[in-house]
Amino acid sequence: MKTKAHAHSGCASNPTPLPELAARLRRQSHKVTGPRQAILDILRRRHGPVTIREIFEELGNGDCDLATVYRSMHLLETMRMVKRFDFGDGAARFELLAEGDDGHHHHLVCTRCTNVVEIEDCFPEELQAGIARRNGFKSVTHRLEFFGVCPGCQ
Amino acid sequence: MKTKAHAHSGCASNPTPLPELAARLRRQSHKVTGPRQAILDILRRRHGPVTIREIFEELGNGDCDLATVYRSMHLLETMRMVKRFDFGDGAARFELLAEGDDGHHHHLVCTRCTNVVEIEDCFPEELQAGIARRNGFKSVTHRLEFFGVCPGCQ
DNA sequence: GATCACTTGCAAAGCATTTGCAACTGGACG
DNA sequence: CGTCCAGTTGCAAATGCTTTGCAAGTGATC
Repeated sequence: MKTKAHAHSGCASNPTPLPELAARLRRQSHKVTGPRQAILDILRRRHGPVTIREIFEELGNGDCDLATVYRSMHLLETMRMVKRFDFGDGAARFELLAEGDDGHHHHLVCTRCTNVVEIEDCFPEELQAGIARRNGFKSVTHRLEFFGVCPGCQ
Repeated sequence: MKTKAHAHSGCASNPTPLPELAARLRRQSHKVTGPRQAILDILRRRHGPVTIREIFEELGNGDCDLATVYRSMHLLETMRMVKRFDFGDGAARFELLAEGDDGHHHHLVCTRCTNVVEIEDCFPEELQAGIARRNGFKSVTHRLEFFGVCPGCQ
């Protein structure tokens, strides 16, 4: 098993301590409730993008309501504690963000088994600046995901 | 007004003739029906990405059923007469494809007014090849869209 | 320990999209 | 040209993800 900081598909090596995450909530005057802690606990030990449904199922079926997971993710997103990704399959995915991290990065998704690898590369800055300038746009960003067939599925 | 072949946001200069599109349907033994012609007619004069809802509303409200538009777009997609795009707002968008064109290109979308500009640039091939190789993936493609604030909205 | 704004659970509602089914219709064939 | 049938359509109901209204519950503060 690798020991890199950014692990692939779901096994982070040194997750942010839960109390630290709770502190971030409190600092912005939001309550540290059971459901929120449970959700953060799932997110912190899973660096890969997670579905709301996956979170909900990983919570014991009585811990909290599906609606609460949706509301929590929305809160965490506006607090920038979590980043939303869209693989185009109709289900939002989320990743916990380190403090101050804007979480901008991309994924390589297997179209057969849905396995996900995090990618370091990004769309070249100069190219993007050119696109923005040529079209007179400001504050340009991009959404970029790669799709292919992973080694195991070939 | 520009006279380029690939016009921006919804005004193509020389659309493919409708009979030619009908012929493509017939050639793959699909029926050339009223709804399909009406839908193709809307698509052929609008090169920018169109929503199913937009197509449905542009059809006089009695021409055909919403479900038929969905079914038609699905058919056209599998026939590769149309390409699906996803701007992450929960509504699929479609563009008519020229014969033999795989339609791979990207857009710059205004986050204020939803105006769309087609982009010529693409993610660099060598970079993508490197990503595929390093992770052992085959048949890698990407989904890429740019977002920013257009000149009119700044 | 009382208080109150913030949270939660539950159920219903919203959207985009899909599907079952019976009625309908291109277009191939005679 | 009329028949015929697989392919199409309209309609309504269902699906899947996500949001919301509302009354009951609960952290955090004093």
